[in-house]
Amino acid sequence: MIRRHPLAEQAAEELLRRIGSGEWEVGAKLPGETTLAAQLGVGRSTIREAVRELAGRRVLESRQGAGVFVLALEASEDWDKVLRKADITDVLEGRLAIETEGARLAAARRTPDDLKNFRYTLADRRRAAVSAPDDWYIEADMAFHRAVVTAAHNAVLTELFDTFVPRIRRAMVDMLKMDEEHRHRNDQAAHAAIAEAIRVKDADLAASLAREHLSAVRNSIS
Amino acid sequence: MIRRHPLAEQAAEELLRRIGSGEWEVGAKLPGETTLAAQLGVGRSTIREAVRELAGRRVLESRQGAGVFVLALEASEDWDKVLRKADITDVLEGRLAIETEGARLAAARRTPDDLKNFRYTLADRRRAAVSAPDDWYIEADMAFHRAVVTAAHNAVLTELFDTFVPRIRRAMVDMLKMDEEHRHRNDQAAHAAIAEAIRVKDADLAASLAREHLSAVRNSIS
DNA sequence: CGTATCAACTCCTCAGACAAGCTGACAACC
DNA sequence: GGTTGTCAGCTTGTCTGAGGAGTTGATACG
Repeated sequence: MIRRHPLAEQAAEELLRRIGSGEWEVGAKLPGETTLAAQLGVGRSTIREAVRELAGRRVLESRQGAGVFVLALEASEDWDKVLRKADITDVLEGRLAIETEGARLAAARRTPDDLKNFRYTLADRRRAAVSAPDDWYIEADMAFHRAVVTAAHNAVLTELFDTFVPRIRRAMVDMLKMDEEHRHRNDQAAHAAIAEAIRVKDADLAASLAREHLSAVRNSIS
Repeated sequence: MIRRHPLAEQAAEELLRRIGSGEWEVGAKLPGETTLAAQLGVGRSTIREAVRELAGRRVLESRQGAGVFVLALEASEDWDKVLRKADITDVLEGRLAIETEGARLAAARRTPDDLKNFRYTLADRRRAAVSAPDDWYIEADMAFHRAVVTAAHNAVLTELFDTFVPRIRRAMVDMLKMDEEHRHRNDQAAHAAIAEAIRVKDADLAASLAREHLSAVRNSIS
């Protein structure tokens, strides 16, 4: 089944191509709507919709009375898309980088609230590991790992983790299907050990435990 | 009433708000253009531009003859924006996470081409450290660090690093202005040590050297 | 030289018309 | 009964013409 793209989308792609090819610098002004419409052989409203689409992607900006200006030479990478296309091992190694550093910082910065959060999410995870459906268990597992990263009190690391979550979730679904002996469900102790290392503020131990656990997860997939 | 934003943008914001509030599920079909136009009290072409903008942000998708459908409940986080708003220390800690893990993996996976890349970028950096203007020096420094991450042969880590680059570049400009004694320019040895650790495949050493260097950079700012 | 005015240009919004595509209902057929 | 064909009524897609509103730079004036 072929899907023909609307003219407006084609026009947006064409503009993006021209911008990327260096026809206009960043900050440069594009020709007027009527001129562009004539150049591409489409109506004015079509050009307007193409510009709107690129404005939504932060490539163009239109200012009434002044013109349409270039904000960036290409669409900023859509991270959801990058993660969807990437090898799952690459994604898990990225997660490993975020989470080991998160565990290390958490050991230095965790608050009493963070520790309480560990207790709750660990208990949830223990219950879910026994007999809950896969998706419940995955949510409980992710909630604990997120608690670790949150305890680092670093907005960038937290955002990074949240960006990775959907992709990791899907990978875990596949992983659990192949994991007949429920090895993953049985490593509750490894999770508790990470939380304990953070509690006693042993940064190196917390980091290496996190690394160990996540390396095991990565190796179980590839 | 002062309208700072065009109607089409306001309409897009309103739709985004409604979607985020749960008025429509993912995959649900929005009311027709004419209905929406009447609801928001604007013309049909205005609604079309609003929809087009949200389509550019991967929130909506319109199919001719069928309708407009919800792809996601909110705009995917724009990472450039997140990094611009974030504390610079948070950003540098994110970079530290990426780069220490990158150095560790590089020690295991570096190819002869990677080593050649280290030699070139290190030599550039040494020359630039002596007397080049700040922006030249910064480019040379970033080129070496990027070479390290590239040697990890992990697409996700490389993309992450590239996302961070613009924000880090700006921070370095400020840092160098305050760095009267050119301490940063004088740590060529630290960079060479990282490259050497990767060359001899000492993963732990490479990681800890990278951590040490980047911690120093972070501390010099805060 | 500094300022005010203004004309030409730009994007913004609306309305109307028709084309193109999808969907579900219904009739015809096997 | 189950399948297929047809079609009316919906949807989005595109174009055009008109007028509104904001910006910019040239020009005239004090």
